[in-house]
Amino acid sequence: MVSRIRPLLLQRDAADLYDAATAFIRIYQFRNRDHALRHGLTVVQAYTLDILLSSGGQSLTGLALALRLDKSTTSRVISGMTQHGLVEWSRPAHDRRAKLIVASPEGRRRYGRLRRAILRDNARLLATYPPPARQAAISILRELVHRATGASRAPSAASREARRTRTQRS
Amino acid sequence: MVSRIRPLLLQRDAADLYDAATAFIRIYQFRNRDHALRHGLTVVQAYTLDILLSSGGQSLTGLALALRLDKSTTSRVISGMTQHGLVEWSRPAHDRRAKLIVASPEGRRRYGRLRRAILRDNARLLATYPPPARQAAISILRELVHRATGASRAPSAASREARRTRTQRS
DNA sequence: TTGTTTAGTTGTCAATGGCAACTATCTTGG
DNA sequence: CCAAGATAGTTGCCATTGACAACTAAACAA
Repeated sequence: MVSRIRPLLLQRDAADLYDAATAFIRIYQFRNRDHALRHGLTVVQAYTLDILLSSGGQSLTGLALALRLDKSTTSRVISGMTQHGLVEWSRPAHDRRAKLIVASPEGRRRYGRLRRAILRDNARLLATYPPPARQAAISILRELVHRATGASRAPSAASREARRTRTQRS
Repeated sequence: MVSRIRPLLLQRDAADLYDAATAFIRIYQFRNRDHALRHGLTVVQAYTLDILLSSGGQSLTGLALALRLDKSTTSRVISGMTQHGLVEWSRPAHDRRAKLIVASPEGRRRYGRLRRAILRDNARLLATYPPPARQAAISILRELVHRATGASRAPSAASREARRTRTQRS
C-alpha cells in the first residue's frame, strides 16, 4: 500500500521529535510551575487567569472546556480562586444559573507579574538567536500545535468539545 | 545592566514563544496522557519506564531526581508499579538500604507499545514536512531544551523561594 | 404545563505531590 | 572499634488535581 522506502528517515525523525518534545515539555512545565509558585499561583490558576484575561470572561462550562477539565474540578478550582481573591463572578441577567467569571484586580496583577517573569526568561533564552531563527522556531512550534490540534484526536467527547471552544476563543 | 535599546522585537518574540510553548505543552501533554491511559499506564508511569529503560536501572533517589519528584512520591509510584508488575527491584549487594529498580518485561512491553503509538502519531504529523524542515524543527526544540537546561537552572534557590512563598500564602 | 436540557455543585474515589518524621544502613572521625 | 552523622527509603499527613455520578436550580420546548 504505502511505499516501503518512506519510513526509515521519517521513523527516525518521529523518534527524535518524541524525545525532544518530551524533554521540552518537562523542562518548561517545571519552569512554569516554579514561576507560578513564586508568584503565588498554581499552574492551573495561572492557566485559568490566562484564559479569563485573554477572553475577557468565561462561564464555568466554557472554562472547563478550555482547561480540558471536568466541570466539577473547574468548579472547585474557581471556588478556591474566589476565596483567594483571584477571580470574581456574577450571574448574567439572561441566565441566572450561569456564572460569568472574570479575573479580579489581584488576579490580574499576579498573572501580569508571572507573565512578565516568564517573558524575561524567554527573552534571555532567545536573545542570542538571530531574529529570523527565533521566528522560525516559533512558527514551527505553532505549526506543530496546529497540526496536532487538527489531526491526532482520537476524540473523546471532551476533546472534541475542547477543540471547538478553543478555536472559537482565538 | 543591559542595553536600554533591548529590542521590542525580542520582547515580541519572547511573548510569541510563551504563547506557542504554552499551547504546545498543553496539546502534547493531553495527547500523551490519552495515549498512556489507552495503554494502561499513567503519565508518571510512562516517564518512569522511559527513564528506567534508557538508563538500564535506577535507584529510587536517582529516579526521583530524574522525575523531579519528591522521594516520597517516587517511593509510592514505584510501590504502585511494583504491585502492577511494571517494575522489579533488588537490593544491590554493596548497599542493602538501596533499591535497584528496573522495568519488568510487562513494563517494557507496555512502554514499547505506547512509544510506538506516539511515534506513529508523530510520523503522521511530520510526514508532509520536507525532511530538512523536520530536522530543523527538531533541532530547534533540542536547542531550546539545551538552553533552558543550562540557563535557567537556579533549582535550589528557585525551589526554596517557591516553598517560602507558598507557605506564607494564606 | 410538564418534560427535557443545561449550568453548576457536591460526594466519593484515586492519583499526584510536598514536607516532616521515622527506620535501617552505611561511613567517618576519634 | 564505635559513636555521630550522612544516606536510602518508607510512612503519616495534608492539599490539589482529576474523573464520574448524583444532585439542584433554572431555562427551554412541546
